[in-house]
This record gives sequence, C-alpha cells and structure tokens, in this order.
Amino acid sequence: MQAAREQFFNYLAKKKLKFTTQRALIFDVFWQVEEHISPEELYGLVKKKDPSIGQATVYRTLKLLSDSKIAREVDFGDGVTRYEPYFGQSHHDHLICKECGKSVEVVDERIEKLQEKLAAKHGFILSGHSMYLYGHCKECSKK
Amino acid sequence: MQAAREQFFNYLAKKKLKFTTQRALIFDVFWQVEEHISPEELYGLVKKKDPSIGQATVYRTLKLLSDSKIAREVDFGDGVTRYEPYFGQSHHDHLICKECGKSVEVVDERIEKLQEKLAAKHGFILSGHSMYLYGHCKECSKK
DNA sequence: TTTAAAATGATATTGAAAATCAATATTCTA
DNA sequence: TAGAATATTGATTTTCAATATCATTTTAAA
Ligand SMILES: [Mn+2]
Ligand SMILES: [Mn+2]
Ligand SMILES: [Zn+2]
Ligand SMILES: [Zn+2]
Repeated sequence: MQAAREQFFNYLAKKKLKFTTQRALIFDVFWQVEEHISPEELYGLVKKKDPSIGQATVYRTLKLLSDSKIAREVDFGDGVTRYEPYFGQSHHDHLICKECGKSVEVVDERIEKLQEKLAAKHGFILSGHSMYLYGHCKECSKK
Repeated sequence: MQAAREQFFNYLAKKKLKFTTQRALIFDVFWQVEEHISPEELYGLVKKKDPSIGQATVYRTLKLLSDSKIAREVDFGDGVTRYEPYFGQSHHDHLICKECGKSVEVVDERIEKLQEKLAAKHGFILSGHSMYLYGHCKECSKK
C-alpha cells in the first residue's frame, strides 16, 4: 500500500475509526488530483466512480484526511475551503494572482524562521501559520 | 471633522455615493470600537443608538469602510469576517492563541521585505498579503 | 456468527452574506 | 429652493457552504 494510504489507514485504526470502501475511494480520487480542490469538486469526481456516494461523506472524509495530515485546508479567500495533498509535501505558502486566480506555491526559510522569532518575542509557542501573498502575475501585469 | 470621517466622506463624494445619517452613525460607532468586530456585533451596538437601522445596511457600510481604507477585513478562521480600524494605523499582522483566542498585533519589517522579494522572484507584483500566526500564548502554555 | 460501535446517505438545518425591491432620502440642477 | 435623477434604506428572501440529524447499514473485533 502506498505510504499515504497507509498513514490514513493507521490514523483511522488508532482512533478506532473504520476504513470503509467510501473512505478508500475518496482517498484514492483525492490523491490523484493535482490542484487545490473543493469538497464540491471532489464530490463531483467521486460520484463518477460511485454515484451512490453521499456529499456529506465527502465533507466528513476531507476532515479526516486533514486530521491525519494527508491533506491540508487552504483558503484563498473566495468563500470556499479547498484541500491540497499534504503528506510527503514540504510546507509551503501561496502566491495568488488577483486577476487570473493562478496560484504558485512558495516558501522562504528566512520568513519561516522570523515568524518563529516574532511569536517567541510575544511569549507565544507557534503551532502553525497561514500566509497568502496577493498580487498580479507576470502575464496579467503585461496587459 | 476628524480625519477618518473626512476620508470616508470624501470617498463617498468621489464615488458619487451619499453620506447618509445611517452611514454616519455606523462610522461613528465603528470608530469608537477597540477590538476586531464582526458585522453582527456592530449591528448590535448600532441598534442601541438607532433601533430602526437595518442589518443589511451595516454589512453594506462595512464594505464601504473597507473600500475607503477606513477599515480592514480580518479573518481569524472562525467563519466570521471581522473588521478593524485601518485609517491612520500602520500595517500589522496577527498572532492568535488557539486556546483562549487572544490576538496580538505584530509586524516585522524584515518579513515584509522578504515577502516582496519572494513575490518578485516569481514575477509577481505584490498588492497585499494576509499572515496569521497561530499558537499558544504564555498564559495558556503554563496550564 | 454475534454484537457493539461507527458510518452512511438522504434530508433538514444553520449561519453568514448577498440579492431583491418598493418606499424613501439625498444631491444636483436650474 | 423645488423638482428630477439617482442612490439608499430596511424588510425580506435567497444563496451557499457546511454541519446536524437520524434511521438504516456496515464494519471489526470477540
Ligand atoms: Mn498548495
Ligand atoms: Mn488587528
Ligand atoms: Zn494572473
Ligand atoms: Zn491563550
């Protein structure tokens, strides 16, 4: 079994939750997707493989994938929560074009370090952060 | 007239929008508030001064305050958009305790600079960013 | 197998935010 | 300052993502 699928399986076992055929299917479809996907979009894809699957199950499973660090929630500020593969990925933030919506994954270790220091300066222990950089991409700037 | 109120007034004039008594009242109440406030919370405060005011007007006016750079939207990730005074304030980001909900306003010029550089490296012209640092505050860490 | 616990899908519900619309208020023009 | 043109209002409905409910089914461990 692939490592990510196994981690999901183990997570469920540890929490005494069940590895159902629905969860397996949703995992598989999610894991093949490249972009950042919304629950509704994933539901659309999953339904093609099994029309009997319920929308609520997709929402519920995405939460589980998130809890088990297989997926990560991202919020591009358009009112829809999206999910992206997280397992095996290194941490990254997002650079988003406000005009065409394109997103680029970025990371700067110096920023990450400074965030830790900044939090420590205020007596906080950092557990995570969200950072979104908004602007205009090269193509959209030309126009 | 105070500078912020004047800027709001001028913004409306420039856009050929009207400076109504409702907008004036909502501005005044908002401007006295210290914390980050949600539309519903502000609606509660405004209604005390004028019970006839409509909820939709509060939502609409907050958007205008945001457009005119009097207010800024903040999203602490709890499903409610909040607003904070922006006019006359220097830019800052937020450090949020996941346990007690306390938020601290922070800024690090080195991070801001690095964000610009990071965007430029990918051909983007940065127009803004949102950064939220999540963790545990000193008090909550003790427990 | 049996059995207790968890999961499912259909459906209803929630809550924030936006849209609608007839009535009203504001601003501009003359 | 009257009146026309336009924007705004509050009540209400609508939207939409996300969650809750619940009777039925499935799962995993004994
Ligand atoms: Mn990503
Ligand atoms: Mn703030
Ligand atoms: Zn673009
Ligand atoms: Zn705290």
